[in-house]
Amino acid sequence: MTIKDVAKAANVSVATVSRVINRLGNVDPETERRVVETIKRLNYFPNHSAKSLRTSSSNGIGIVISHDLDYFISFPYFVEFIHGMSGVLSDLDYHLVISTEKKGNSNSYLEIAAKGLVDGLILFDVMDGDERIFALRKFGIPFVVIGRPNNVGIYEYVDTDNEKGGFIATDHLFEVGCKRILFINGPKGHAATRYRLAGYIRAHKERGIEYDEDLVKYVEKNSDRENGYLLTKEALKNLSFDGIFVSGDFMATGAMVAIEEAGLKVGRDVPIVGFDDVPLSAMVNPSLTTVRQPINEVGKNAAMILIDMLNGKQVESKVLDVFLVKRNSTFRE
Amino acid sequence: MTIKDVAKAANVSVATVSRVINRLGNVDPETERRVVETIKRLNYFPNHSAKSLRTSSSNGIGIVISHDLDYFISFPYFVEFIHGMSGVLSDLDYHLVISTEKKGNSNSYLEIAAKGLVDGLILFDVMDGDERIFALRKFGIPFVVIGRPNNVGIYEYVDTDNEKGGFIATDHLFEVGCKRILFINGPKGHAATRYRLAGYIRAHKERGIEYDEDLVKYVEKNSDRENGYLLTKEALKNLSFDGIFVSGDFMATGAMVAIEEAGLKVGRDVPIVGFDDVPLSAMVNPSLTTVRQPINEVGKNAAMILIDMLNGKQVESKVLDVFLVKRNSTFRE
DNA sequence: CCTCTTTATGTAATCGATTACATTATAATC
DNA sequence: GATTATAATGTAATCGATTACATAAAGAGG
Repeated sequence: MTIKDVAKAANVSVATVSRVINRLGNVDPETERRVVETIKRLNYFPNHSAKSLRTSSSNGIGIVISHDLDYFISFPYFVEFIHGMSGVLSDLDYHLVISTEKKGNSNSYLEIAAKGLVDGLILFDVMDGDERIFALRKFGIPFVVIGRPNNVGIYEYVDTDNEKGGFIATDHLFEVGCKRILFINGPKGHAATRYRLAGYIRAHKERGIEYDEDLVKYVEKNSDRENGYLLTKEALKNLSFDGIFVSGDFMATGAMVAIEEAGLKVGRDVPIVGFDDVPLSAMVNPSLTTVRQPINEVGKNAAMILIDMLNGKQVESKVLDVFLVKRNSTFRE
Repeated sequence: MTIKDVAKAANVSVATVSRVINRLGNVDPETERRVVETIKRLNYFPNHSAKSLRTSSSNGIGIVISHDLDYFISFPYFVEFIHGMSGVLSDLDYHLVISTEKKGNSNSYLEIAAKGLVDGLILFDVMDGDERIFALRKFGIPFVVIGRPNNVGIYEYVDTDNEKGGFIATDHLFEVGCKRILFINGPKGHAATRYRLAGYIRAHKERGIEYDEDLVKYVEKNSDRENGYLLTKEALKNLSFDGIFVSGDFMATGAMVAIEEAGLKVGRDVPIVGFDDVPLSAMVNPSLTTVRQPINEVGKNAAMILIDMLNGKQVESKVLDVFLVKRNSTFRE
C-alpha cells in the first residue's frame, strides 16, 4: 500500500495525493474529498522512511538510557518525565526513541542522531565535565540538557531551581527550631548537588547563622535508601545536629530509619526534609516533608524547546520553580 | 556524509562499502581495511531511513502509552519493564519507539506499525475484549502482549503466574492464622484480576475452607492508595475479616492506613499481603509482605519473543514464576 | 595456454515519499 | 476576444541505502 496505489485508486497523480496529505492547498475540493476517502478506505499510512529520507527529518527525538540498572531504576521520576514529554510530542506529531547505551560503547547518543533516526536529543544524566556536550555541538546535533552541568552557555537546558529548593528546605528547618542542620547531599559532580548546597548556605547567611561545612555530607554514588541510612548512622556517631536536609527522598527514608534506631523521633526530635516528592514520600510514616519539582513540566518544556530548535526558532533555557510540601516529618508535635 | 562520499574517499564503489558495512564477504582484506578506516575517519553512519526504506525493516519496536496520567503513573513497574526490554534491544541493534495515544484517536499503535516506523509492537495494557488484537492480526503486524487477556491463542504473550501469586498470598495468610480473608482485587476486565482470584479460590479449596464471595471486592479503575483506603474503610463497616490480600502495593498501603485508623494493628491484628513489590513496599511501616513478579524478565522475554517473530522463528508464549516476599505486615508479633 | 570457477568489484534499478517545474484549464482584465 | 494571472494537476528527479546483475581479475585443471 503506497502513495501510488492511492493515486491510482483515486484517479489522480501521486503529487495530488501528497498535496492532500500535507495540506499544501491548490487542490480542488471535490478531488480532495475523493483522495481523503480513498486513503481512509485503503487504510493507507505514508511510509515513514520514505518521507524521512526525502525530507531529511525523522520527527523523532531521542533519549539514551544507561544500562546500569541501579542508576536507572533509582532515577526517581523517569515515568513522570517521559509522560511530560509525551504529551507535547504527540500533539506535534513527534515520537520518542529510546536507545540503550551499549556496553563499552558510549556514543549511542551520537549514533542515533548521526544516522538520522532522531532529529534531536534530550540528555538527562549529564554530569559536570561530560564530554558528550562538546561532541554534540561539534556535530551540530540539536539537544537539550535536563539540569545545569558546568559549561552553561554552550547548550540549552531545562532545570528546576535547586538553589531555591536547598534554601526553602533549610529555611523551613530553621523555622521549626533547628539550630544545626545536617545536610546529606547528592554525589559530587552533579549540578543539582552544587545548587542545593548554595541554597543551604544562603539560608544560613540570611539568618546570620554560621555555616559549618562539617555538617555537609555527600553520597558516593546512588542516592538510595541504603546510603541515606549509612550516612546518617555515621553522622550520629561524631556530629551534633538537630535536623536533617536530605537531597533525595529515597535517602531520606533511610535517614528516618537511622534516626529511629537511635531512639529519636523523626519530627519531634529530628525534623527531616527530603527532595523530589516521589510517591513514596506521602506514604511513609511519618510522611515526609520534601521539595517538589515539577518534573512533568520539565519534560514538557524540554520537548517544546527542542522542537522549537528543530524548527529554527529562537529558544531560551528555563529554570522551573520548586516548592515545599509540608508533611509530618517536620511537625514538632 | 553519505555512502557515496565514503566510496569516493576509499576509492571503491558504493557496493563495496555496503558489503563491508553489512559483512557480506567477498571483499579483499586490504580493501576492507581501507573502507573501515575511511568510515571511522569520516565519522560516517549509514542513514537509517534509506536503509529502512530499501530493506523494509526499521529495527524499531514500538510501545504506545496512554496519555491518561493517572493510569500511566500508577503503572507500577514501567521503568523496570523498559529496562528489561532495553538490554535485549540494544544487544540486537534494535531501538524502542514510544508513541503516545492521541486524544480521541485510539489507533496510534496501528499507525506506527503501518507506516513502517516499527516492525512490531509490545502491548502492555490490554484488557479483556480489547479489539486492538484483532486489528493487529488483520493487518499482519507482529506483536506480543504483556499479560493474558481473553482470546489467548490468537496472540503471543508474556505473563507472570498470577494464579500462583493469588494462591501463595492467600495461603500465606491462612498460614499465619487468618480465617476470613478480605480480597481487594484489581479492576474487573483485567486478566490478572481473574487469575489472582482463581489462586485465591484454590487456596481456600486446598485447605477445605469455604470460599465466601462477599469477601472479594474490586477496585473501579485505578489501583492506587486512595482506592485501597476507601475499599478497606467500606469493608470494615459491613464485613468481618481478619486478614487482607490486596492486589497491588499502592492499594495495600491505603488499606494499611484504613486498618490503623480503625485502631487495629497491621500484622498483629490484621495481616496484609500486597502484590507487585514496588520500591515503596520495603519502606513503609510495617514493611509489606507482597508477591514479587520478575518484571525485568517480562520485558526481556517480550523483546526476545518479538524479535524472534520478526526473524521468522517459531516462538512460544511464556508464563514467568512469582514468589512471596515476607515482611512485617504478616508478622504476628 | 585455453577453459572454467571463484573472487572482487562496479553499474544501475529500486524502495516510497516530496517537490521543482511544466502544463493545462479557468478566471480576470481591459 | 486577446492577454495575463491564477488554480489544478501531472511528470520526473531526488533523498541514501541495498542488491541483482554484469564484468574483470585471479586461480585451477587439464
